[in-house]
Amino acid sequence: MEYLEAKNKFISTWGSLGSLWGINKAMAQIQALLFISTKPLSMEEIMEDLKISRGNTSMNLRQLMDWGIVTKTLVAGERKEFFTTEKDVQELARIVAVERSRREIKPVVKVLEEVSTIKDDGTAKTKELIKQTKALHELTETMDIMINKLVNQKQNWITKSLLKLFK
Amino acid sequence: MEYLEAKNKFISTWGSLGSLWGINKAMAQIQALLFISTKPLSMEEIMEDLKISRGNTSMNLRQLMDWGIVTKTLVAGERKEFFTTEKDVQELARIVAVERSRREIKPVVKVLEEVSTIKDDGTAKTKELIKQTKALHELTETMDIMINKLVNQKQNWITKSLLKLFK
DNA sequence: TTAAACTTTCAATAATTATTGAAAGTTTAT
DNA sequence: ATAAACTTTCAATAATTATTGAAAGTTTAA
Repeated sequence: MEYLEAKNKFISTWGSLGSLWGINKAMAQIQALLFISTKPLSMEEIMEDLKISRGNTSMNLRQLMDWGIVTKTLVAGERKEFFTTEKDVQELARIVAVERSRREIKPVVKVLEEVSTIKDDGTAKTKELIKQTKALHELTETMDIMINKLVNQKQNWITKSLLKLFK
Repeated sequence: MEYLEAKNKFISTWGSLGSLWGINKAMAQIQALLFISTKPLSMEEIMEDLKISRGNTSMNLRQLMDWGIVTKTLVAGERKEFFTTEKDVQELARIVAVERSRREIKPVVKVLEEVSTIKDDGTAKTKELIKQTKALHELTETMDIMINKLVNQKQNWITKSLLKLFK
């Protein structure tokens, strides 16, 4: 496999995997491109490489910056803006995990909490609703705590966690 | 909050959370409905309750069965089919984790493996591609191993894992 | 074996989500 | 102050994904 084939394969696979880490295709592809680039890239270069429009590139870069995955860098003597992504995979994974927890898990935990504390009117269906949402609330909260705990170990968190789990 | 409001809130929240566990809205809503039901439900009841078509219900029930989350149950003296979902949240989480690993993570690990083993032609960009995809390959594989390890503890896996991590 | 009761399939359509491109906005150099 | 270089915004459009509903298929009871 040649460089170009490998590069395209990587970008498209990573792009379609977007759903797994909760971002859209273009966002994931831009990040993938920056991830294997040897230097900061301009909007121009990104749009040309991925064959996407200027508007699309601009919007998705902005979202990547909102996630804290991509940053603007100044290149000496250049007017336009250049972009780089976090290059350390573990740090990348940390950021994604924390963001998803904040954006998606925490709001759900809140709703489950609300629903699971409605007044028990004594009917079987209310009892079941309370019981099941309570269980789900506990599970979701535990998982969220787990993720945040894992991820706050900073240095080498994945390896450390794996070791602990294997014991 | 009354039963009906709580029920609807639960179903719609769980539905929109579908993306987090990688299934579509109708699928998640059907599962949610079954999850808080005190008895097995027929297709008829599901379509009426969620206001979705027969075809949609049929297809999504099938998918839920493919995932191993929902099962057909026979109800004595009834001709039509009835459905139930796994009621234990921990078992539910296990099934979802294992399925996502199989369906999404493993194929990506394979591509990363392929890409990261291309021939090093000595150029900087090839070196960077190899280095970064190798790191991603390792990370993804480690996480996949972690998930499968966690999840195979069967009984009370979440609590057990949490304890280990806190030590 | 037939017909009623039920489920599945799938082409058509609707709903949602992503993308474009050009106009408006901003920054910088002179 | 102005114009060139660049970025952002957003209404229009395209692409994707979900949903419908009716026809075809299956099962069961008599």
